[in-house]
Amino acid sequence: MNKIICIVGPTGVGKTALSLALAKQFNTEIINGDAFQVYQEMNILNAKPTKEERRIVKHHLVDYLKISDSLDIASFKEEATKIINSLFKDNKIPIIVGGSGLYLKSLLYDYQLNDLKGRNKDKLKKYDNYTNEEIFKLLEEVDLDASKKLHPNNRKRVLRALEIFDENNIKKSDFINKQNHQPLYDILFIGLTMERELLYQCINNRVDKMVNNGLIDEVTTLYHKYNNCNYQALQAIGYKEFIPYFNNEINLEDAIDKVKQNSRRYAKKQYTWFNNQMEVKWINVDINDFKKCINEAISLVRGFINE
RNA sequence: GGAGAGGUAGCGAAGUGGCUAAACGCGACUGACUGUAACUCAGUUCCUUAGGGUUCGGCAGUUCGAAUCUGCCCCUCUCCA
Repeated sequence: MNKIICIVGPTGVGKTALSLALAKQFNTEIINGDAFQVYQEMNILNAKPTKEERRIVKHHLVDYLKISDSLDIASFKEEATKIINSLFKDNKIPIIVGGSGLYLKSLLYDYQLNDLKGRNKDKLKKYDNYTNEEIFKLLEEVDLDASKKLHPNNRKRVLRALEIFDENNIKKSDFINKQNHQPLYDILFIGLTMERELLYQCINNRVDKMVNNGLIDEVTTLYHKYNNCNYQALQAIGYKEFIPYFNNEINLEDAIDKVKQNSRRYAKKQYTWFNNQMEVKWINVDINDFKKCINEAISLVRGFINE
């Protein structure tokens, strides 16, 4: 099986720095696995690797969508898979870096998204007048197994399960059951971590740094341009918290605090994902000696390559 | 110095004799996750060896029973001097 390196971890631990070091060390390229670094016009708020960094190491799937575009998991998987295969041809080990758990898992496991039709919001409008409980009952009727895995309040997921049945004539539960739930490649998952308290400090500091590097300007430009739009990209942490500030509902300081808080929460949710959804080899980051972590990762990768 | 308001769990805030280890909100923690995922949703949140134990500023009282009533003390805020 072809080998792949996947670097995961919460926001702000240093995934980008590690991926650059590994890509240089093993002469390979990086595929972005982050749902927000794909967008143009956002650079600071999503902590995208710099142009310089991207010049030194080839990065794929960064900066390739417009704000108005919406990224979806199936097309991400399709694009990234093409790149993975072309790197294999060049005898390179792809390095996938990112914090978006579902995107990574769908890419690297046998999620057979192509078998399904894409989402169609308009067709779901017929359920607008139904309560959560009513929708849930409908799902119980067509796909009891799927309903058992969902909470009635989780309207979004209940609707999607219903949509799968409506549009594809297959139950979500059957669709999932026919998959193997195994990785498609020989993957080394390297996770970066540090003590929670410390990570939160790093996250807070990073937000302050973003502000010093022009976050407010970036966000202001976006706001003036896309204020009334409902794009997926505008859900980004680091943007959405400023909307009440632009609307004069909160002051700047509170908006920045909110960005910090949401970033911390995001980090926590990422841990839940990476701790429970994939087999991650964790490396503890020493913020005073990041090289140590790089070396540890390098020796992990060496062992992995020679297996 | 005088007048008033108030001190409840990490924070905000209900509760004004038993149904109260104490609503609700926030925060925090844990978990789920197959086409919006930086989304959406759920659970836990005084301590506990799970038998109980200790709480509503402090102390003392009233009562079968007190966060709730009484007395004194401490602290905070507003207004007047």
